[in-house]
Amino acid sequence: MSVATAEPRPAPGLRERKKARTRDALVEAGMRLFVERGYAATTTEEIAAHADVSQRTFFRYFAGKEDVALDVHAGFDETFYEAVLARPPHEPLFAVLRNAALDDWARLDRAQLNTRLDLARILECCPRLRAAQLRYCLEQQQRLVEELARRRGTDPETDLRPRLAVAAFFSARQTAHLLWSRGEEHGPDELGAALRRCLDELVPAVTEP
Amino acid sequence: MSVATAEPRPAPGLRERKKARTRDALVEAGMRLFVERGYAATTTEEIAAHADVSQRTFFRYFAGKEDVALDVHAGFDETFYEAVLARPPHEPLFAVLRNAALDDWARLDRAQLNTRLDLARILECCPRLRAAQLRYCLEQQQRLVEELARRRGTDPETDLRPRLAVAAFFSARQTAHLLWSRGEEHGPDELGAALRRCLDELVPAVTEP
DNA sequence: AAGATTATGGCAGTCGCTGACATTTGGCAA
DNA sequence: TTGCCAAATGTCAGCGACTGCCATAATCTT
Repeated sequence: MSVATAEPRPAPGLRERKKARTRDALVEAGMRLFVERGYAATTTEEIAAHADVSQRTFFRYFAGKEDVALDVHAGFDETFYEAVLARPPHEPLFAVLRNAALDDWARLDRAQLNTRLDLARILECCPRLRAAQLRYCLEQQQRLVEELARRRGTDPETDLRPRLAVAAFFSARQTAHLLWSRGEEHGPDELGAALRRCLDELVPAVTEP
Repeated sequence: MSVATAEPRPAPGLRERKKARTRDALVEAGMRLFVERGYAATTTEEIAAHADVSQRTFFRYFAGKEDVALDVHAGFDETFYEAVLARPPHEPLFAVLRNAALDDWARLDRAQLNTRLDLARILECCPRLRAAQLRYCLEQQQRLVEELARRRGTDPETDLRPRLAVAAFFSARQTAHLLWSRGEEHGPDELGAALRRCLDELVPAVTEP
């Protein structure tokens, strides 16, 4: 209610800032080690050591080793979700997702692109981590389903279309990422092309005679 | 080439039969314990003990605790895959998957249905296991993609439609299973209805204006 | 500056999982 | 049957992920 409750933006206090720095340090150290020597070959103790904390503290910031990589993934999902919220209100179901994905892609800078590629490579060669990511995506889907249902004014438990559209969209987007990371070139244009191709071929793929 | 090479069906020898029995015992013990006391609360040593083998032997049959549950899942996927192979050769992409799923469902007996429900319940309350299952499904998809591409006479790396159709199908089927296991009634009719509903709503969900 | 909170470290312990080595068991031929 | 080979199993030691417990140190409050 009060005006001054203030989100933790301006001066969250020393403690909060320190926590944020520790968390960032852990993610950075983790990703660097994952890229350098592989996910499986990196221990949680090493990650903690590189961030100058104990292993015990590592597990106070992350529920598991997987969550370090998933944290990066979460950042990308956040910008996508915002892109969805920014789409015009009466756009058709699947178009919202398709266009939001392209909007989100258009804002990618080089650094984010490289991080995505790192993540894709780590995911590809570690089954356990890939499994964790798939589950994480399932959680993300729920948020989108609710938003899409809200736009249509329907109950997502009764009206299945938001759920089905989101699920189909995720699988197509995942296919696009797979093509891109497996391909020869890894520039932003190639990612955009893969996205368009997969999203636009999805409908014919399920409707063709 | 030879006629008598013989699949391991008639008399696989005592050794093979014993191995099969041990494997079955492990799966049975594992599933029973998972249902009774939960996946997380069941240790691999307990499973091994209930099957009268050492823990080390357990890990010679299964790469991980997850694989016990996934083994059951694999059985279901097998019958579905056979149903796909049995569909007429020139059926449209998505129709092959849809109809195969319904064919497969039509052959379900009560025991299999109960096992599916057990599995669904175990999966639902254990994030790690759910993650493993999602990854496993991803592997299964590859097999289907290749079969569908073979039918069309295309290369699955170039022609994306088989891959996209399979991915969309899996997400719809998964939604159906979710609805069914969360629903009130868990008879075969409810599962069939959920399947039909999800598969038939998928196309409108991605094409609606 | 004292006291209440909260973050951190250290330690012991459980569990999933693996490599190495010895032992047993089934398959097969002499 | 006997004896040999290969495969299956058990035992043991050990690593790494992860957690609970308690003491300590850093921040926040008044």
